[in-house]
This record gives sequence, C-alpha cells and structure tokens, in this order.
Amino acid sequence: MLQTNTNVSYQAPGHGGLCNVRDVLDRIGDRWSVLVIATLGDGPLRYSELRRRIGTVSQRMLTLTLRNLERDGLVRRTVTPETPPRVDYALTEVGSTLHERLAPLIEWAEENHPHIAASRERFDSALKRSS
Amino acid sequence: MLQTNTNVSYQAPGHGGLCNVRDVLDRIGDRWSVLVIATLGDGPLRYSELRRRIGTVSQRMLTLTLRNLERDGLVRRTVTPETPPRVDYALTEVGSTLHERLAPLIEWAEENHPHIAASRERFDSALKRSS
DNA sequence: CTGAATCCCACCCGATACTG
DNA sequence: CAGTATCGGGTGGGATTCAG
Repeated sequence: MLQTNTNVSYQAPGHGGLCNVRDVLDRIGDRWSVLVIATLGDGPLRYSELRRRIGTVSQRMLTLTLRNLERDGLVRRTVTPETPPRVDYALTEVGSTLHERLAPLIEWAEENHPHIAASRERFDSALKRSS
Repeated sequence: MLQTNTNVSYQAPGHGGLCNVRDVLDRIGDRWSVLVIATLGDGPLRYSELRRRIGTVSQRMLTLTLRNLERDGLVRRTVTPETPPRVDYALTEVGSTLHERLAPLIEWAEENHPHIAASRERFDSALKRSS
C-alpha cells in the first residue's frame, strides 16, 4: 500500500485535519468551482469568455462562484475601466497550486468515464434482475 | 504554462469531455465520497469502523455514499455471513487510481487551509469597511 | 452490526428581470 | 459587458424509526 501515510491526521478525534479538509472541500465541492479553476488554468479570461467556455453555467452561478474563489484567494479579479467594462479573472499563485492538483483528477475523470458508466449499467441491471 | 494540454477537450461545444467530467465530478463532488475514498485509502474497513473514522457522517449518508461508489465500481462490498453480520469495504483497482489522484488534493487542502481562512477574513472585513 | 424507509427543511442553483 | 435582485423548484442530507 503506497498511500498509507497520506492521511495520518484523519484519526484525530474531533479536531484538526479532517475538519479543515471538509472546509476546503466544501468550497470546491460545489457545482462549478472545479470547472472554473480548470478553465482558468489555461490563462486569464474575461467574464464573458469564461462563461462561453463553460457553456452551461448561469450568469448568477458564475458570478457567485467567482466571488467565493476570490474570497478564498484562489482567483484574482481585475477591473479595467472602459466602456463597455472589462473584467479579467486569473488564478492566483495559490490557485495555480490547486489547479496542479486538480488537473490529474480531471484527466482521471475523462479517462475513466466509460468504465464508470459501464459499471453503473451493470449494477442497475443486476438490481433489476433481483427485484 | 505547464497545464495547457490537460483540458484540450473543454472547448468541444456541447458534447464530449466537459460533460463527462461533470458526470464524474457530480459523483465525487458530494459531501462524503472524497472522505470515504480517502479513508479507505489506508486499507479495507468494516462499516462501523469507517463510520467511526469519518466521525460526523450520518448512518444514512454513509450507506448511500457507499452504494453509489459501489455502483460506480470504485468500492467493493464484501459480506461475511456471521452473527452479528460483518461487511467490509475496500477500494477497487479503479478506486485506488482515483485515490492516488485525490491524495495530493487532500494534502493541499490541509496545507492551505490557514491561507484560505485568512483570505476569507481579509475579504469579509474589507467588505464591511466598504458598506 | 448493518442497513432500509420515511419525514422534512435548508439551501443550492436555475430562470427571469433589472442596472451602470 | 458585467453584473445585482428576487422568486421558486428540486434535492441533499440530517434525525428518527424500523428490520434482518
């Protein structure tokens, strides 16, 4: 087992590691944060372009997600006073380190999606037979 | 930029990569899946021990989370007919590859929690001043 | 010990309309 | 273009109860 020492602090009863992990995971565990960070991984983007790339996100949720990421110091918001207004978003240094950890996960998701879909089908049809 | 090629398929309009990524992230993006996978990373555990380690999870949610992970082929459920009954949970091979991608993320969460908490405080008190 | 079933509410998030 | 404000449905998930 290679991973034995990755989560030493989990057993700490009631305090420490696990709660903090939950704090952070709750933030990026919502519907859009991971996709925003992944999309900004290619470089800064303005609001409209970011929205276009993600495609299915609503105006409200994109704004909300960006605010929270900015609040946590993961994304930097830069306003350029023009008409029409221009706002660019970029990962901070800390945000970039998160993106580095996220990239393998996203890659994994793409690679293993077929396997997971197949497994779901097997499971569901096995359930059907036993009902 | 090192990560330029990690999300090549994102721009694919309406089909392909991004949707699949969302499929998978929706599964592990819930409140408990990541913590369950991380906890099982140390090795197989029976239901009660798993629950004790996570600590704050309700019976219902732990069972539900495990069912979904089993459905997706990430966790294997082994029943040993005894009295009282004994059920062990372990990562599958695929589940282990996910855990490998997850471990750096969790480590990141632990390391950066202080920074994030501080950033939140700064942001909130800056808001207060401007209100 | 492991788990299924039911109740129920907070909140997430989408749709829509309005503003500088 | 880049937001903010408001409303409302859907649902995630906790508490509780029952069962094998």
